[in-house]
Amino acid sequence: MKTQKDCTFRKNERLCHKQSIETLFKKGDHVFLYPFKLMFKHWDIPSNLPTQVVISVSKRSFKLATDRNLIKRRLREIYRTHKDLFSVEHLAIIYVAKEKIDYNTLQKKFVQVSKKIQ
RNA sequence: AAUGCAAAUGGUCUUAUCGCUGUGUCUUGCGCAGGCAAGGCAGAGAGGAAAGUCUGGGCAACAUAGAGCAAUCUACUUCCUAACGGGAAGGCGUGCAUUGGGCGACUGAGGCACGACAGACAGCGCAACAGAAAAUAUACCGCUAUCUGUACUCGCCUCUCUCUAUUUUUGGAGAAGGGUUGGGGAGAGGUAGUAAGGGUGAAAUGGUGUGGUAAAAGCACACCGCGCUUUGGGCAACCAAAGUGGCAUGGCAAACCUUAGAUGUUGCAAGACCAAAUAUGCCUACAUUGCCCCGAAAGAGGCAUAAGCGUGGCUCGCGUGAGUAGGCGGGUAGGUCGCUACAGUGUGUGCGUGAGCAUACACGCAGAUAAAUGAUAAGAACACUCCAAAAGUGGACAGAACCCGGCUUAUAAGUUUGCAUUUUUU
RNA sequence: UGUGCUGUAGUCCAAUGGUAGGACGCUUGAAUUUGGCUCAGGAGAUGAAUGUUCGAUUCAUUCCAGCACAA
Repeated sequence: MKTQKDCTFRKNERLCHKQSIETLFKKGDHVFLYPFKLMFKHWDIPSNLPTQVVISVSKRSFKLATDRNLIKRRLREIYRTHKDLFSVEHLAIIYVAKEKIDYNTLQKKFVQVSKKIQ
């Protein structure tokens, strides 16, 4: 059962370090399931630190900043509620689709992707 | 009334749960401390354009005696403003439709819309094609007068031939040829007068009417338009009236240019501060095996390996192997400040035609940094499904990134105004 | 976020304000047994809108698209 503490999304759960992002994209593994593409990197040494996440929506697919913000906020909300499905060091969630998808279907797809990683 | 177009206005609200970012406050933990972390409570959290980056400033760093040139920008007038290429009011012009005056050229009135609206007798350029001619006022065609006078023609003179009348001289008629300083004269040429006409072009050297003339022409007159002068009105742009000039030198300056005015450069990735790891420089202290070279010394460089360390169960082997510690300096990753309290917002009053200005009271209203404003649920208002109810569906353009003033562009429903069309009634 | 630059046929480039041109490509025909080469034709464009001008690829303004630079 999820407690309130499990559904947070604080600063230390976001991947902000530039060099870590570069290594993630160069050396990390990836899984594809429409409309997502996930890049991830497993722990070198097991630790209790939280998983760090990047969420990305391409400017080529969505020209308007409003649309990009909306999708990123939905993805962040989904990750927040389902983050116990992942236990990796770094994770990048890239949104590949060219059109907006509503919240509930996104949620279903996201659960499917998370099973693929494990 | 409906529909369409254009402009202005407008830019939904409330509650709950979970979550995110700041602020204030309290508690706990860590730390000598500055503070850091976690949690509780309170309260806040995208726009009218946040957009385009077209402009004007603030702010910051650098530069800077003063002046000039160059470059770029602006351009009716007067105001507003911190400033502006923005805005207000006024002037003038253009277009549209309406309605008047005049034979006509043309012109009056109010309405709506638009205007980068200084200067083209300072200079220097440009105008394809067409057209006689494209900027100089003339050439060309044409028109008129006059002169020359060819072909031709009408006359006159002379000679020859034929016919005819007559005795002859001679007369008459006809034909052909020659002459002519007679008249007319197509076409042609010269001189003079003209610019009415030339219909092409985007643009053609004032226009309409009358007189006038050989033909014409502002040549003259009347009117219209235009220029100049004076007077009056207006802060000014400019306007009105009177007089006068016979028209006196078009267009393009979003061609160069002239005149007047303005502009130092770069932009918060500006700039200021703190500062790990690694490397290097300097200083201090301690340590420093051997050999070679340089040196007076301090010391500097090279070669070798002992101890030690790594690999490995151990030995050999291989790699490493002369410095260590502390401090200072610039400074990278990263962080902090700059950063949101002011040309601030709302309401009222006064002044001003207006843009605005003054003043009183109240309010505190985002501050992120791979970048917060989301998700779910319920309800209200609005719109649509011809009307009502129920039920269902729907929400335009669009996301702060140092901050303000403008401009431009995008924009659903509703509301207001204007225009057009259709229908109905009077 | 800021600062600059560029838009011409399918592609690469030209063009003093005066009929938008060239090369390659495409296409039609000729020639060839057929294809290529060759020869003769043809189609095809100024990013969009508004303005200045008699007349805009060119001048001006506003949009649209693309590119570059600045940690």
